[in-house]
Amino acid sequence: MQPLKLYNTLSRQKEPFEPINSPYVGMYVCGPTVYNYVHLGNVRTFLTFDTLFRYLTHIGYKVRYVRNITDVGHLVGDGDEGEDKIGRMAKLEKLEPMEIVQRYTNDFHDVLTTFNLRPPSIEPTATGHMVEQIEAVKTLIDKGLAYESNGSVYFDILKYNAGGGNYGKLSGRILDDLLNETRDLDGQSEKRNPLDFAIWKNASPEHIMRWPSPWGDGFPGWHLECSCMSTKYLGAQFDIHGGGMDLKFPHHECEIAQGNGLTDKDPVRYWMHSNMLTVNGQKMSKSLGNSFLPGELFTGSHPLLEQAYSPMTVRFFMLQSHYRSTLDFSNDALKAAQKGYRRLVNGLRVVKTLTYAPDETAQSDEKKQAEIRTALQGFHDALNDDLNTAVAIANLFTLLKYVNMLYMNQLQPAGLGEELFGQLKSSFVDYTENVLGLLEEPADSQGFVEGMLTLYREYKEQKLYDKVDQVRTYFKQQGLVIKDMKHRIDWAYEE
RNA sequence: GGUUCCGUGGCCGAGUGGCUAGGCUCAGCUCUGCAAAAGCUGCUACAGCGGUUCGAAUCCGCUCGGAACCUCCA
Repeated sequence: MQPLKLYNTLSRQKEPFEPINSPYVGMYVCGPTVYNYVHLGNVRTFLTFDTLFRYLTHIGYKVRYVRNITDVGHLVGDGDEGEDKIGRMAKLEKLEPMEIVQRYTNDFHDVLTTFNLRPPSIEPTATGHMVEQIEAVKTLIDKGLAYESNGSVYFDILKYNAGGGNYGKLSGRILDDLLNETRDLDGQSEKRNPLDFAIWKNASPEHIMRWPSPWGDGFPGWHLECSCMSTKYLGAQFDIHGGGMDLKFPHHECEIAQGNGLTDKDPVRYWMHSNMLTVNGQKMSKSLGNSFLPGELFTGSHPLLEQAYSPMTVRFFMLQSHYRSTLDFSNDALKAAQKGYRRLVNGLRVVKTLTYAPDETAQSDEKKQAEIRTALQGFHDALNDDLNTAVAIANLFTLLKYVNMLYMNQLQPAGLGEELFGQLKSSFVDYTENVLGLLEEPADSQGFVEGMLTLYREYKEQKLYDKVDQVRTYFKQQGLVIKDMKHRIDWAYEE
């Protein structure tokens, strides 16, 4: 197996993946701010890292996957003067902030479960790490990298860079350019420099979410929580940090600065960013009003949707593109994905029923064996190449072809040999279900379906073709089709 | 304005110098009571213009078009 390569945003190239402490891997992904429902764009990012989590595990790494919940400190609007997002929703809905947090955390979990994402190893919250954050602020002040101003504390970018830091290295920004281009925002007077960012904010009297601190009542800055929680659970330096492309600047840039400030080490070895989900070429976002809620998708209730699409259809759709490319969301693309997914999952149903039958007379088919071996290896090669799920799926479809041929009696198991047959069977299931996380979405009334199928066989036996056609119509109404083959009769999901 | 990225066949979408994915659609064939399913066959593209090279979708330049970030956002 060739070594895994991952694209590192820091170096802007694919690098061989070498964990600090193999076989252990530490991975941190920025989770959601739980002030609203997650939309499909958010799901794409978490799906990307779910796939990475699954694949790393698949190839033998012991992964500690930390994904946080931001439940305080993320402000509304520009600069550092906006309201806290959670606090704002709490006021609007006349609820406790923690009720807001709980509601949208539940939604987040429900949605990810629906899409068959595995839960992280640790899911820490910002409010649960107040002590750590206050300690971090103290440390940064002690080291001269942060200063207090009116009960707030800011990270001093110029000091950081003067001391050898390189603010801007992740996003490719030049400090001087940033200084020149920064717009004038309210409340900048507290800062020595407009680029300085808050690590602790003074709470105004009407602010609900507040904690006592050496600088008065306040709350932590958004960027700080990730630095504190990632290093607490993964160490001062860890392997992988992931998130959406739109977090690269300033959020992740600030994390690097804080991490270096706190521990004198670059906190992260491999920075990975997943690209945006677009709608008609534009980023899906709440502010543009073009975002889909998963629920709207499953019911087809969004005005832009022509029909409902299932969770696995969407998962398949997203995996068919590379995580670093933008992916455009359209009905045509979704419909095509639905058919592809159903064909794959029909193969999944079928492959489990295949059994090996020795046959001395069977010809060993070298060409087919070679193609199967190439595809089995190709699946891994693709994922090793910066998690190229699109090519991995292409290889899976090659395997699917052989699964179908075996099932249809167009190819005899003995033609492949027992070992390769077994490998094809087990790998097809493992790749589909465990690595790509694509599962069968069972029909509602599967027991009844089997009964109808028995009836179909009887009608067919008696050549009662009118009845036969009626049963077919019934199946079609259930979104199923009858596969009437020479050697057996079965059903499948309609594609 | 600055930084970065993208423009692939009817649609979606991989692919960083030669071996030219895959899915969907369409046409034909095999099989079938008729279908469906499955397999097979066919359609073969790289925004435009120049350049480098024996050879370019892939490297360089320009033009046109689109996007992301620079401000909260996965």
